[in-house]
Amino acid sequence: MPRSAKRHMKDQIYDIFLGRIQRGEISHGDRFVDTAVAEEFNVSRMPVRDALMRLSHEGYLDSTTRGFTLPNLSMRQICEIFELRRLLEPRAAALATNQLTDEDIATLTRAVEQSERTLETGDIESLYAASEDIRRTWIMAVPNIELRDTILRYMAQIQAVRMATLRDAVAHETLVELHRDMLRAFTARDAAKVELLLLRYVLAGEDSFLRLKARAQD
Amino acid sequence: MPRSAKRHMKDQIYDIFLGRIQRGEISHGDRFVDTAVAEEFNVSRMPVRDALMRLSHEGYLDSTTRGFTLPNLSMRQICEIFELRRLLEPRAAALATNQLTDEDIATLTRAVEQSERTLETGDIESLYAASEDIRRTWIMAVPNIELRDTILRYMAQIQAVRMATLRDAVAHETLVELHRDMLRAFTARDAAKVELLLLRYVLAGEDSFLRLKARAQD
DNA sequence: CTGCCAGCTTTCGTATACGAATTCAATTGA
DNA sequence: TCAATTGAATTCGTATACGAAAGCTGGCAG
Repeated sequence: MPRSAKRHMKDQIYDIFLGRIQRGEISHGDRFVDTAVAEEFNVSRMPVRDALMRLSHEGYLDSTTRGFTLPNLSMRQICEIFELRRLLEPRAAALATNQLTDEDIATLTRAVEQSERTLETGDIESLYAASEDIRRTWIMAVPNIELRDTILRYMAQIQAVRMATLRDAVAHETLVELHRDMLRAFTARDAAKVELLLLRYVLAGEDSFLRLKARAQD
Repeated sequence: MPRSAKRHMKDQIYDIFLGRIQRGEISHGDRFVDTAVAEEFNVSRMPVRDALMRLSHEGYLDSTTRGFTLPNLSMRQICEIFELRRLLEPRAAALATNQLTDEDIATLTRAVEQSERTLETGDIESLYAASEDIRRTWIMAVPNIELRDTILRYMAQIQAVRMATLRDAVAHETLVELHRDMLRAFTARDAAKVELLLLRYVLAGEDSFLRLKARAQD
């Protein structure tokens, strides 16, 4: 029997898995099979199936003939998503600029401080966490919900790529610098500057990715 | 028993309904209930349910407590989607410019001629059809698949809005003029001009929509 | 005549079952 | 030793069933 549940089981399971995916708690070897997950949750296959199929239709998972796994993005798809990011994120962040609350600014400030500290510690995990905090904060302030959802849809998919690009030492300093500048622009409510910085930010990520890719080919 | 089917029933049903929605064959009063549709296809509820739920998660349908219907877009959502269109479509069309085949150009030429003829006949249905042909042709030539899918995702949703805005007599001449210019720019492979024209095109649609809305409030 | 409550109907979510397709593995043959 | 084939196990898609929740309807009370 399902545990006490106000909302439907399938939605709960969907949320749980989406959260795990977005927080990067799932690695590329993992495989999800409805029957196994169902047993874990003490429900039948059906709600699990609904949740996993929905996630795979949304691109968060890949439906293979042997369970669901994280999707393996092709080089082409990654480049295409970078193009989408260049088109959407600068404008989205600019729109978010005037919506940020004082609390949001405080969150950003803390995250940027955390980001700066990694220059000395070299703690990439911490840099990633800070980077995600910054991103999450401004994205959630984007007033255009359709735009926000569109961005969120592809972000989960390329999250592994972002994690990898943060290991690009060449860009570390540039990245922290950009974080600092973004905070300044957000705080000054300078939407035009935010827009430009976001474009730089995406481009920096793209550069790192291409650099990594080139190095991997050696 | 299901009829002979190579692909899965749920996918076939999904495709059938998606096509109907995209072609505007479904009106706002219609209500779909899995059991009824299942009977129509001679299958059980499950594949129908899968298809309808998928469509509703993708925004093509609204899942009410009493069946699935076309979603009623709020004013806010429509405006938000116009903003997305301004961001994506100019660039997408520019990317498509160099991908158009001679056959595509021929299709565009025919569609634009059809569009021009409506200036005299006043046949709005025909204008809509021509407009859809033009749009479908260049969208299908967009080489960035992620970008293309993102555009297709919201187009089905605001299709009713587009149909309505075409009835805006003020814009009729402007629209045909834009069609003509777009054809010229596509044929000349002038991506920069295409980009600008698409922005104008989206803005013209937005103007028409706002004008209609203002008139409706009287 | 009108508003409210109870039972009925519809619809959905979930459980369970079964056949088909696919993968894995083991045995067999070269 | 290695490849091929066949049988077993896994997993998916679909069918059917049942309980619960959300409208609808009709009767009853004011």
